[in-house]
Amino acid sequence: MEIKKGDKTKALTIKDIANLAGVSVASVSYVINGKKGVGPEQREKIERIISWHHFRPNQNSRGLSLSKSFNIHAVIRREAAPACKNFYFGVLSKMMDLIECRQYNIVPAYQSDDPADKNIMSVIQNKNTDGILFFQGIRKDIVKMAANKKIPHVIINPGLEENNVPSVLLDFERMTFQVAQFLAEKGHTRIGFIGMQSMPLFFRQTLDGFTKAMRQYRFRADKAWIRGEAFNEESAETSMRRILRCKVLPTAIVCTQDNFAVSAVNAAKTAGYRVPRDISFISIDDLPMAKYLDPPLTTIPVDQTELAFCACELLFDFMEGKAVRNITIPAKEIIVRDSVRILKP
Amino acid sequence: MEIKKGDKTKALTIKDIANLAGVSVASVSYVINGKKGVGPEQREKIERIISWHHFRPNQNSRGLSLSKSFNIHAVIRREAAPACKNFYFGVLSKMMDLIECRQYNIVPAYQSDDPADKNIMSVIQNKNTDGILFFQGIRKDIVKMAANKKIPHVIINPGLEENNVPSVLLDFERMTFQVAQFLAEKGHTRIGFIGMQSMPLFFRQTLDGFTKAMRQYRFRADKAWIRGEAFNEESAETSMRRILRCKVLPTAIVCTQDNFAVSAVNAAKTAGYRVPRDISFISIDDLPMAKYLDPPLTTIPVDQTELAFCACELLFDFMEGKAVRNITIPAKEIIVRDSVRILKP
DNA sequence: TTGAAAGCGCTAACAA
DNA sequence: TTGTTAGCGCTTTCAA
Repeated sequence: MEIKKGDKTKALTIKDIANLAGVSVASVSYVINGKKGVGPEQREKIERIISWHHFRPNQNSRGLSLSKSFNIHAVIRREAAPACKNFYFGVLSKMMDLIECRQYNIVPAYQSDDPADKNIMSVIQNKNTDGILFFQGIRKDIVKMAANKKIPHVIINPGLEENNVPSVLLDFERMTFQVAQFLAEKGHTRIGFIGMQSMPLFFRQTLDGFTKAMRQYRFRADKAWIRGEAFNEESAETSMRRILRCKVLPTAIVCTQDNFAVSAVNAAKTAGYRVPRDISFISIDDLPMAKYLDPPLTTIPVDQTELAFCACELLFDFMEGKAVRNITIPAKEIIVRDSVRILKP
Repeated sequence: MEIKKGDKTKALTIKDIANLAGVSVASVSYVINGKKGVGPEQREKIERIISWHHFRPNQNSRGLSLSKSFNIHAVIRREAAPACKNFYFGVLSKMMDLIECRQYNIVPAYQSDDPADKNIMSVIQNKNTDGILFFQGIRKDIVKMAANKKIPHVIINPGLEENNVPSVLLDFERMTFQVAQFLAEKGHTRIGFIGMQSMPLFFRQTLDGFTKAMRQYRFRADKAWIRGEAFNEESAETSMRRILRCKVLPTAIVCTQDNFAVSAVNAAKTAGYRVPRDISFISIDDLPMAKYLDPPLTTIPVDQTELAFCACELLFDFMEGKAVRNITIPAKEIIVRDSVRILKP
């Protein structure tokens, strides 16, 4: 047979490689898939030619044979708050490398709460994905469908009812507890809370952590100090304004995200309060900026890299048929900066 | 023929649909691909069955026949500054919808400056992509390879030598010019600049805009006021500190990104200067937070949605064989807040 | 307008 | 250990 001369725009095929190496396509296929059945010299020769040409087998063809898509979908709730999406994309960024090096495509996609949004459903139904990373809050029926169709999947911060699904959990309850505890230890007794009801699970976790701390110290938070309407900078500002309308003000506020703290601090300052002298703030995230705000924000960091790593590991284990399990990522230490006034050393 | 009963985990095939509709696979295929050659009643029946089952043809198989991958890659420079990556992911987020609704997967991927990173090259070489969105600063050889292999591609903020590649340009030169002009109009004559050399094109564009404004007003900026070492919050702080070491200080600073402004403002305050009383700041981006910083940041907004839309439109036009062209997105109006002191009304 | 069948590039079962 | 080939699900040509 003749060796095909370079039509520059046509990709090589396994057949071309076989011709170049003077072997059959089967041998090349075996080498590609790391199977035995090829002699060492042949194997080496084939490997050399493959890497020389940067040859990669056609994924459509390979996928067709293997019933694989080589896609891993990262599904994000469309209605998630901008701040959350930002966080998710940070995690996605870390996932990209972990997934790429396994020769998968990572495909980020939005899924709406609206049942009319069938996009991901049809991806699942038609087996156009090999694994799914669900970010928090995806509709249960979608997750169930993935289970029914035997598509490996993991949930990042699942709801409580989703305990039988492999998942990785950031311990937001614990983080919020620690943060509230920190305020208490610094002598604050009147503490407010700005959270995000529109992410119900996240809201419950953070509020639970907060409430637990309040109970432990026997503090009674005024109901009006506990706000849930925040979902971006603007609404967090509104929350803070509402708190400031109370007759008795809290001396410190727990924000469930740095973003909220930024505009809450702003609202307090605008109303003439000094931060942290009159009102202290503490939050969760540790954005790169947090250190440079005025005042520098005391906050508990969340490690996106770790989250991405755990989620991918879980997914790969699932895909390889290993036992599914859950991971809870423990809360980190608070990074103490200057947004909390120390009332008692 | 019998209608196949539901093996729940196996996806439907075009054959199943054909059986259900009592027609041949060809007819189904014609309907899927919007071709003529099928009678109206048949067509309607087939369409009904397809939508009823949420049927989507197997992409591997389809791709194999059509020589398509259904992937559109979004290539991001791995070495890009964190602030830039954030911006890119914001744009990616907008692209997701535009691309998904065309039944493509969007596949974000990093490409390193290091020639050893062959990942995207091999994707291109092996035609495992139908189109590429290159974000600023991707190695020229990669872009050229896409051209050689006839893979449609667009560059977001290309280098000057890449003028023959379809591209969408944010007019950073103009934005920086406007921002510097604004300072001049408010009576500032000693103006500094904090930019990012590590993104060479972006740096040149912004610095050119700045320089042009300086020339127009015949201002002479001290060389030490012009910094290029910023690439994140930390290094921007360093830049500002260095500026503050000058004997004569500028009264205003142009930052090429809001992030830089945040930590530059912080550096100034920490050194005992009041903002904007002693030193003013202006920047580019308009992050959601910008409004809530202390002081609220005067900045010129960049529209991610528009950028995503233009880039995708260009790419789709290219993919459909339409004439390639470039788009320059004009600079928006400055959003005036409180970080610039008005020295002259 | 419809159906049959070749071919896309690969895997893997089977034959040699 | 190697080569041959059926088959994966679809598109599309060709024949009916």
